[in-house]
Amino acid sequence: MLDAAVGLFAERGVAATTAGDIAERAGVTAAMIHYYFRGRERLIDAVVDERMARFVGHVFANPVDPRQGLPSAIATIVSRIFEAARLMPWMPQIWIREIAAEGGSLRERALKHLPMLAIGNFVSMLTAAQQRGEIGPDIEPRFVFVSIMGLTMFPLATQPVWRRLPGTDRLTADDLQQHAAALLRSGLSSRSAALTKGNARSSR
Amino acid sequence: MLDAAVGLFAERGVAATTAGDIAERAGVTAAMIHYYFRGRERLIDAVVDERMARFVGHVFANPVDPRQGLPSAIATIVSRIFEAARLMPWMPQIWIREIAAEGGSLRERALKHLPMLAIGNFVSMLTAAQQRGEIGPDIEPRFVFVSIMGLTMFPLATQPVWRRLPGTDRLTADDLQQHAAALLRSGLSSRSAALTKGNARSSR
Amino acid sequence: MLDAAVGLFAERGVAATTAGDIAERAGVTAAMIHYYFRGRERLIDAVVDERMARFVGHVFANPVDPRQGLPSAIATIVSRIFEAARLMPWMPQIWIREIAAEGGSLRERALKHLPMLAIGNFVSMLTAAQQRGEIGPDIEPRFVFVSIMGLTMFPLATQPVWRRLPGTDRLTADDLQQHAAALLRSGLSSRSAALTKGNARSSR
Amino acid sequence: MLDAAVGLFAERGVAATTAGDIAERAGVTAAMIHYYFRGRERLIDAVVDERMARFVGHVFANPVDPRQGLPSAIATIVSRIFEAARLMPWMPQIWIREIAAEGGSLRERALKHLPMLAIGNFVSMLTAAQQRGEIGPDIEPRFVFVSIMGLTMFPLATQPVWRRLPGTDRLTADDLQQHAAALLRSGLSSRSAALTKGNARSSR
DNA sequence: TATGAATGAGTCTTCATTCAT
DNA sequence: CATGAATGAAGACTCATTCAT
Repeated sequence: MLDAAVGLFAERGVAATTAGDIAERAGVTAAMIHYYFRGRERLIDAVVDERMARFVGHVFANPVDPRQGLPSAIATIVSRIFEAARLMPWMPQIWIREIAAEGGSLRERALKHLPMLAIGNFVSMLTAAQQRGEIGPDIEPRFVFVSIMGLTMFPLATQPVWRRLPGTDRLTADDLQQHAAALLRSGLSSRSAALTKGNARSSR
Repeated sequence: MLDAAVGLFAERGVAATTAGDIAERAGVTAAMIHYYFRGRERLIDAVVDERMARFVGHVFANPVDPRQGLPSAIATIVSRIFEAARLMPWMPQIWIREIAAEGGSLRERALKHLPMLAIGNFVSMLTAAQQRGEIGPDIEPRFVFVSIMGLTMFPLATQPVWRRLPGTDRLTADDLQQHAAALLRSGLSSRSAALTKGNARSSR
Repeated sequence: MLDAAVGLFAERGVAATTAGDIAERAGVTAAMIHYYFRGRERLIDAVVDERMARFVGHVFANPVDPRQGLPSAIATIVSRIFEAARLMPWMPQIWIREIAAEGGSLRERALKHLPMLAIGNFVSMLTAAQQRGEIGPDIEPRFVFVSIMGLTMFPLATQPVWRRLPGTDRLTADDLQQHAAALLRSGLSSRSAALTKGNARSSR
Repeated sequence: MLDAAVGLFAERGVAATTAGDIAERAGVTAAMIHYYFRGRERLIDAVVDERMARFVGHVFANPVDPRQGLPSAIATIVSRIFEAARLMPWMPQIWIREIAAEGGSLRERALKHLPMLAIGNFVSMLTAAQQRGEIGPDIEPRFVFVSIMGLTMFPLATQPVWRRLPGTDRLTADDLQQHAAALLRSGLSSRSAALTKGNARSSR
């Protein structure tokens, strides 16, 4: 039943999924849903706690080792996100609609599972790296995590949209991962920044 | 009435907004909505055609001049997106939920307004630049447009979320724009790629 | 719609009356009930405030004149109750089930309309009369009001039950009123008490 | 299980008590209820037959001896009612709601246990006494039984209501019994009637 | 042009009841 | 004996939509 729910939430969104829909897909009656979960809300809680928390757990499994160097650390995070999305393909869809989007039904519930501490440490790590000159000066460390999400979860969630662009048929999630990793790697690097800054800044 | 609708759609989403909600905010009766628009669906059509199309129009106003060079072209696109979002602040929220997310109520309606041609040209421009060695080899040109969205519209739409992270109070949309532009500029550049590739790739 | 509700509440009780029942009797749809009253609870509130309060108002209309003497005062109260019950025949039934009975749905709502002050004055009047020797010594003034209810509202509410006893076909509400008034008149009087006390007390 | 049912019926009423409620209080599962009683209705039947019938049995135990004189006979009945209510405190609550009130769920079931014959004899006894001039002429013999109920069971059932009146904290069931007995004794007596009739009758 | 009144269809939820174990 | 699992039926409530005025 949780699988049925998670699938439907990914396809249509939480608000558009009735208890009857879930029941039908799970092969039971709507009353069954209430028998088990004592109400729609509690079912949603269960989905968050027993399914979505796993995704977060997978990404933040072992804290990234600070000694491994920034590029490697970021590549690790990216790689874990794609790995988790391979195992739980419904997550990006649910995440973008129900957590990222304003008023998403799961935001409050899901953000409890977000390890604020780990993210805080990551920002500190970035700030330190920037002070050592390893990160370009126009990069804002506090935006890096959002940028990572925007280059990984976001494109994963919007596959059905960009797949409509011509020539995207053969592109895979691996291609996307490689692209995102490359863009972040050199995008954060200070060396390229110095070299490319001149001609671009003017058009802003 | 369209403004009321657009505001509510941004706050709660299309599905969670009843005709009565819109009527109330607009200061009319629910019957009026039907009198004018002949049904909820047609009202939504009107919102897409008369409000959201403007956003697209603003971003793709004049086709980017191919002669201006890639970094400048991208900076122009980024800058236009932020400009449009300043004028139509409801757009990122609606976009992420109703267009980007799977099953979004406005996807089909809104994608009609998307200038596939302009995007196609942009991809061609990138491919050419890559062949000239101006763009890193691990960058996938067909993902660049999605990446731009992920670094602009996406963070704009998720402001309420990342604002919860500590130390983000003073960050503005301008800071975000600068960050996104910088990340894209050096991220796409081929020079940095060469220099940073070695140590990061391994961890994938 | 309030009339339909009041009728059904008298016949079956509040809990056993669905919004659909009321709607049907009123000749509308169940949705109509919610359109007007915004929920079942609010409908019940309306019944209490706009129908049942009238009954209380009728009985306690003008405070009983303390100078008129106790027998007359009680006769007045009894007479008003029967009068009100003639105008609002549904009241005794609703009262006994929804106010008098423990857990009745209307108790809290209805007791707000009960003029505690007037009842308090009535008790004082009785206490004074008892000290003057006008009322029998075994009478408890604080129980007199309850006794009046038990001899008026209660038999009115239970008509369908005692009507089953043989020979009660021809008995009318007027007969009941006369009986109740007589029983209270001589029941409270001190003279009879003195004369009848001896032989009865023993069996207790 | 019957005790659990009887308790809940007194507190909330039959209609408001689900099979699950009874099961929970009895410490068993809802399925057990059906296993033992073969349905909710049969459980209610059992409650009436095995619990409530005892109350009636207690009150009408030995038929009142016709030779003992009317005042004594009535005092006996009153006393038995209070005694039964002391042993089975849930009865008045259930009785007022489910038997006395129109549409009460137990009326039909419970009235079968009512000894119509004994009540008939009691009425005959009263009629004879009235013809002998022992009972006031305005008393209606067929209403006396109802009056007794209205002065005993009714106040017992409505304790929680009249307890709200100021100064009723210390009043006990014994006080109530004494009050009811006194009111009935002198209320039915013909002597007081003669003496008090004059001044009260006018106000009717 | 505008709206109050009204409703059919659909959703969540509860509950008595059944049944395999 | 006893129960967890499952369900059909029914009730409260919401909402898009219609229509007479």
